[in-house]
Amino acid sequence: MILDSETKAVELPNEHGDELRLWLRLLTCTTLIEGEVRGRLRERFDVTLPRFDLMAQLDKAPEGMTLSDVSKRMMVSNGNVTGLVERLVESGHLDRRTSESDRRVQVIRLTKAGRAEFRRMAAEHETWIADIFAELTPRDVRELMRLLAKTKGSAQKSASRREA
Amino acid sequence: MILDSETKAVELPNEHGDELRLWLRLLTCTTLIEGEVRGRLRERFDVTLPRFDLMAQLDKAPEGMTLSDVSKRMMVSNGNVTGLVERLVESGHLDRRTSESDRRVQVIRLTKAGRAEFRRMAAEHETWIADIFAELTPRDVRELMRLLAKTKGSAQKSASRREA
DNA sequence: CCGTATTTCTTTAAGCTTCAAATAATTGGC
DNA sequence: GCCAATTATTTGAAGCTTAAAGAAATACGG
Repeated sequence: MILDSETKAVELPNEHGDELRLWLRLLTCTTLIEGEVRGRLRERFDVTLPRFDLMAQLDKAPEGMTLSDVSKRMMVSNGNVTGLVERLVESGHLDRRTSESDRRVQVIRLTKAGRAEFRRMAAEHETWIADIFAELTPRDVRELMRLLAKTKGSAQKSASRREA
Repeated sequence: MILDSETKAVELPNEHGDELRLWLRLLTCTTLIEGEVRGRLRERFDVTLPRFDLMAQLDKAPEGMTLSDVSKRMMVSNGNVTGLVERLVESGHLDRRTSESDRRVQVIRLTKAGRAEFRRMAAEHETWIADIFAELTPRDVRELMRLLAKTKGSAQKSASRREA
C-alpha cells in the first residue's frame, strides 16, 4: 500500500495488471500461430483459414451439420457462415440441401472431393502444429490444457453474467 | 502400440493429437474472450476492438509511433493500419504528421481527446479482463504466463524456420 | 555522384466479419 | 385452426484484414 502526499490510500495502476498481461500474452500467442497457419495454408494449398476451419468441422460430422450448428461451433455469426458456405459450395467442396423435416434448415456436408482435399490438408496441418509446439514437453502440454480449460470456464461464466 | 492384421506397426491418427487439441483450446479461449471484449466495447463505448487496440499501443508511446511500428506491434499488415489510422484521424482521436527527418514516415499519436477517451475505456476494460479471469488463482496466472511465454518462443522459432 | 536496393506507406481486389434488420418456417397456446 | 413468439437463415452496410503491387523517399556501394 502506498500513501500519497495527503496520506490517502492510492491505487496504483497495477490492481489487475497481471490478468491484463496474461490476456495480452494469450492474444499474442494465438495471433502468432494463426498467422503462421494461415500463411502455410495459403502457400501450400491456396486456401484460407476460415475455409479450412469450416471443412474441419464438417469432416467430424459425416451426416452433415446445419448452418446454426456450424455458427455455434466456429463461434462466428450466422451471416458469416452463409457467405463462407456459399463460396465453398461454389468451389465444389460442399454439398448443401434443405432439410426435409424443417424447411428453414440448410444441411451442409463435404463432397467426396471436398473431403479428400481436406484430408490432404489436415495431414500436413497436423505436422505444422506439432512443429509450432515442438518445444513444449508433454507435461507442459497437459498443464496448458488444464489451465486453458479453467480459463475457458471462467470466461464463460463471466460472459453469462453479462448477458443475464 | 497397436498391430494390425499383418503384424505391422500402425500409426493411430493420434501422433500429434495432443498438440492439435491444445491449439484448438487456445484458439477457443482467445475467440471467446475476444468476442466478450468486443461486445462490451461496442455496448459501452461504441468502439471496435481494433480501434481500441491501436489506441492502447499509442497510449504507451506518448512521443508517437510510426505506422510500421504499429503494424509490427499489432501483428497486422501495413495496409490494415493505414485504414484504421485514417478512420481514427477522421474521428479526432489521432493526430498524424509526416516525419521531418524522413518524409516516408508518418508519425501518429493520440490527441488530447483521444487519450482521455482511451483512458476512460481502458479503466473499464481492465475490470472486464479481471472478471473474465476471475477463477484463476495468482498461481494459475503465473503458470499460464510462463507456459505461454514458452509457447510463444516455440512458435517464433517454428516461424523463423519456415521463412528461412 | 549515380543507380540499385531497401524501406515506408498507400492502394486495390478479394474475402472475412459483425451487427442489425428482414424473411421465412415452425411451434405453442388458446 | 389462428396468431404470437420463436428459430433458421439471408441480406445489407460498415468495417476489418490480407496479399500483392505500386509510389515515394532514403541508403548505400561503386
